[in-house]
Amino acid sequence: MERNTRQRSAIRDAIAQADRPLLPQEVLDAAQREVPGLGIATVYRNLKLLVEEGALQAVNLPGENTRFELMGHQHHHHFQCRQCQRVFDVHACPGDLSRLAPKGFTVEDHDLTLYGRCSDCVPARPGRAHAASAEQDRSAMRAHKQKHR
Amino acid sequence: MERNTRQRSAIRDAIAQADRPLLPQEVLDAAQREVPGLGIATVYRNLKLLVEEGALQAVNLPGENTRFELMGHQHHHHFQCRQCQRVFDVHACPGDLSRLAPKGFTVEDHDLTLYGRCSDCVPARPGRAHAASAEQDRSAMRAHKQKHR
DNA sequence: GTAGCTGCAAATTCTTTGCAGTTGT
DNA sequence: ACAACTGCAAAGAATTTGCAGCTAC
Repeated sequence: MERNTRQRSAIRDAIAQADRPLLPQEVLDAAQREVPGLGIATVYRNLKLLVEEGALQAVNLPGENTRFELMGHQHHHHFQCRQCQRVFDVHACPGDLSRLAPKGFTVEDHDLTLYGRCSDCVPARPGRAHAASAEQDRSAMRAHKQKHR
Repeated sequence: MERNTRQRSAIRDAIAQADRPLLPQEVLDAAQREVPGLGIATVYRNLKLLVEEGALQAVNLPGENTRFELMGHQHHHHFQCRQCQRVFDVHACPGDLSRLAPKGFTVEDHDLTLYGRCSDCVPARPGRAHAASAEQDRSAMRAHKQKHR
């Protein structure tokens, strides 16, 4: 039977209150505000558990680590901002794409990722970057991007 | 100045002779037939080098490790078979998708991945899987999938 | 001759797992 | 009580890097 621990609630809340898919490290940062001693292993264990029980959904973008969001919206896609690296939901879909596949191939599903600038990072001025949430997230991403350098 | 080593040629050839994007480990396996002592670090170093010089193209699919293919076809997409896990090029594109983005967002590009069955793994009979190349690749993928278990 | 390259081993990053102690029910 | 859970540290997998020796040019 599954228990209701402070840690699990904090993790679920962190994701529920975010308006976009979060990285495990971002979940940890957010959840630690409520449970300071929280460890990253517990975050990973709970993310896996919550996905299995259908509460969360894993979001995989090309070349990115897995993010997590609330299960809910069925089929949808994602948009990644090339400036702040954040990922947003896109509740639209191009529809049936089976016509694109090679002959003899059967298409069952598809993944689509759009790239560009989010509304906080307008393309006009590259040096802008003021919106609080965007700036906050950029630092998280900077830390994240240090991998393999 | 860049040199022309046996190792680099073997790596480039391995990718040139494949009909689909290869994982670094698959490149190593193929290139070692020509240069037995070849190490994985050399493969990674050359893949990065060849991408930078424009000879190769990195192929990132959601939740998959980076694969590599010859640069050539500009904008194209990919198809992954859910049975044999192999990835194939799709030389078609749904076209402009900016209409799908939220208001205030600017779309500059997109990535599309189709999922289903390739012509070697017909959906009719799940227990089939005979084609030699498919079987060969499946074992490579099995080894690959051992990660994090 | 020497700068670029290679193989090996060690380091890094992300994720998972073993274990001993803690806690929800 | 006791099984589920947690934090920590160690293990694993993919990728990168330091280094001493090799090799193309």
